[in-house]
Amino acid sequence: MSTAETFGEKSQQKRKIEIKKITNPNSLQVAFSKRRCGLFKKVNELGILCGGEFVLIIFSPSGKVFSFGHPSVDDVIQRYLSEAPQQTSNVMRYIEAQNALSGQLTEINNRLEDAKKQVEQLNCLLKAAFCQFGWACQVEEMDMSPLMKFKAALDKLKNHVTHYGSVVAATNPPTHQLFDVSGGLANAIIPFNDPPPPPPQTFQEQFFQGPMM
Amino acid sequence: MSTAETFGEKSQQKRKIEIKKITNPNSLQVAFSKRRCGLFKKVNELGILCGGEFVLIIFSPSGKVFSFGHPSVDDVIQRYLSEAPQQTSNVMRYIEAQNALSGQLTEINNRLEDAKKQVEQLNCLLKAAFCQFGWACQVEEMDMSPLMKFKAALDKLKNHVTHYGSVVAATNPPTHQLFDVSGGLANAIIPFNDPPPPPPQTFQEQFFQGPMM
DNA sequence: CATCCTATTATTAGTCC
DNA sequence: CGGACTAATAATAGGAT
Repeated sequence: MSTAETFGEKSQQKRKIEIKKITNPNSLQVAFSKRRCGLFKKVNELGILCGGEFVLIIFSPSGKVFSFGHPSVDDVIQRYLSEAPQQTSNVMRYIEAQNALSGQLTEINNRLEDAKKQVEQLNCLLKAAFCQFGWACQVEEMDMSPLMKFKAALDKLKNHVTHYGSVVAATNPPTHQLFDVSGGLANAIIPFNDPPPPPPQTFQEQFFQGPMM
Repeated sequence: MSTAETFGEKSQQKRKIEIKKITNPNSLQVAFSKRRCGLFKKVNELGILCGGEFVLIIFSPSGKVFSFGHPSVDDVIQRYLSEAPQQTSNVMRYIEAQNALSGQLTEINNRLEDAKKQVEQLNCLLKAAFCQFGWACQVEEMDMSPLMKFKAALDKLKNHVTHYGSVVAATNPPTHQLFDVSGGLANAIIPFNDPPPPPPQTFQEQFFQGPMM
């Protein structure tokens, strides 16, 4: 009786609704809230009753996110992604792209180690050259860069060598080289793909601009 | 009437069930199947009625996966992962770790470039040293490695220098060096964090085991 | 937004096929 | 596993707070 009084006869025809987009914003919000709660309740019941893993993620029309999963949202997502390798999903492609970086990193690290070893060997050679021939020449400016120091030392030594250059030249013709120093050494030691561009004719000018012997 | 005949009076007391793990395997399977269908139906209705994005993933007790999402399972997963940066989820930590690799790759690539430049400079120095002094000594084996070739050349040259070593020594005492060649050059040119371990006392033995002048 | 209330509809436990 | 059937139960539309 109270029911009849409360509702009257005007809008009690049917309470069944069509499954189509709700246009009224207020009704939509109410329906979303109610159905969302019911959905989470039911998925939770399913998890308790049957013990399977599950995850439910819902974005509200306004952009808010509601998520629920057992044992956890991320655990189930990870399991889903790991067990769906056949589909080239965006997520999998993204993760695979990142994995490719790991391989690149390993490879390039190895190349860095190689390069460091080459630098070390070359430095040892330079040290050997210095110490073998006592190129402890007097260089005026002590705050020069190592390269400039080396150039100055070579310039100094050049003057000394000039004194007995004829003796060396008599034994070893300077214009003749049994092995290719300019190109062979660098290319053999350095395994890089892009060949460095050192013009064999210009490097002497670059480092030794002074008068040559 | 037909109802009473069909069911009798034995098991129709209550059809309400407790929400707890179903032990009977058959009942569990039936319940899982029914409730799973109802769940997918309801989540689909919610999507149609309210237009939000959603994803539902369920693993059956036997391990089979059922998933449904709009616009797609992966789209919603990606949106969820991208909009959940605050929680240190396993997935996010995994992806972030992969992203860190990208930065490492860039940095280590720069260091590789640096190392390549250093190698190039050092090779130029060696070339300069060779050409400046005409170290085109006669080396017997032509298929030696560049390093061994260099060592052999130095050995050869050492013999020549022995002839006029006193002249050089008179001008420049071999035991005195105005600038530090062994350490200064290498450290100044090579900006690596981990200093290479070249024992300054042993490199001569390594490259020049023969009798010294 | 969530909740309460109530009539109505939808879901589903139990059972069998 | 899935469907059919049925009765009991749960969910919810609509309105109001």
